[in-house]
Amino acid sequence: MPELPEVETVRRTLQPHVAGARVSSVRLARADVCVFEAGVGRSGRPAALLAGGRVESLERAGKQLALLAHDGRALVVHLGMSGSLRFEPGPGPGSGGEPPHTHVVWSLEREGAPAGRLVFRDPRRFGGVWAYGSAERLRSARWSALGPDAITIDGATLGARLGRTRRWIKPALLDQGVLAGLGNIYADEALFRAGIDPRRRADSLDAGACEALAGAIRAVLEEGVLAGGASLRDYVDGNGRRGRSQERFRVYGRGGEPCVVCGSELCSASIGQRTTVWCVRCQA
DNA sequence: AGGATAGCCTGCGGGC
DNA sequence: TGCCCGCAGGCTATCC
Repeated sequence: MPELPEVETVRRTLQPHVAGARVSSVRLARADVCVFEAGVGRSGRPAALLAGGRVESLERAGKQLALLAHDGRALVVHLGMSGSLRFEPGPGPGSGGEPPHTHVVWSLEREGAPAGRLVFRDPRRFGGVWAYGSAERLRSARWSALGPDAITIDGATLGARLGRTRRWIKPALLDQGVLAGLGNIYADEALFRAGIDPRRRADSLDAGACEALAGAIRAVLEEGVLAGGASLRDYVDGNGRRGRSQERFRVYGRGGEPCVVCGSELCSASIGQRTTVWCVRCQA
């Protein structure tokens, strides 16, 4: 569920707590949520998970969030479906211990004093943590497979990407190698705003349609970020707060309800194995 | 090699 | 009340 606006909101809310902090220790409660690049972790998994390092910055590419250490070490945290990455002040869990599905905990300090914890939880474990020896390795081995970031996509770039595939537009938009950051929710919202049928062939969009679609993608994502992300089920930001973007959805989750533009009943069907909601009249 | 498909995993809501 | 089933969905592996 966390798509680009949710991940960007997590990045922004974590930044002041985490950037500049030193990782005093790392607790890995569930090792199989972590993947270590070959050679990384030879000197211990905590070290690969930034133990002893200082967090320099948090970066985002599509739906992926990276913690970059001052010495070059790099981690990617992917929230998958149900993951959360939160900052929690204080030294540790209160009575009752750690909540379930707490997989990784980074203890932070500033100027030698404890400064809270960064906590990764993920009940369904579609997400995870990937460790790289350097930010360059992260980019070349992982982020190079991603398409351009969706929040800054322009019509010409989008058209070039879509022109290479004969798939339906909806599955193409969900392919992170085509465009990075859209998930099922914002893909439906963008197609609705652009007035494009989700079953239209990706390579059938002309320049005008690509321009309209790129603009719609940027608009829904920017509005999502402004609303602090969408809180469906588990999502919370880096401070544990819920977002409001879900209140703005025009088609997602509204199958059978009237179209907000023309009033006709919204259609819901599985397209590319994903539930898709659209207006057959507005998206011709 | 692009594209379709299965599988991963847990929580929750609906139906009986 | 309680159980079972289906669904949710990002991504990887696998097959065609």
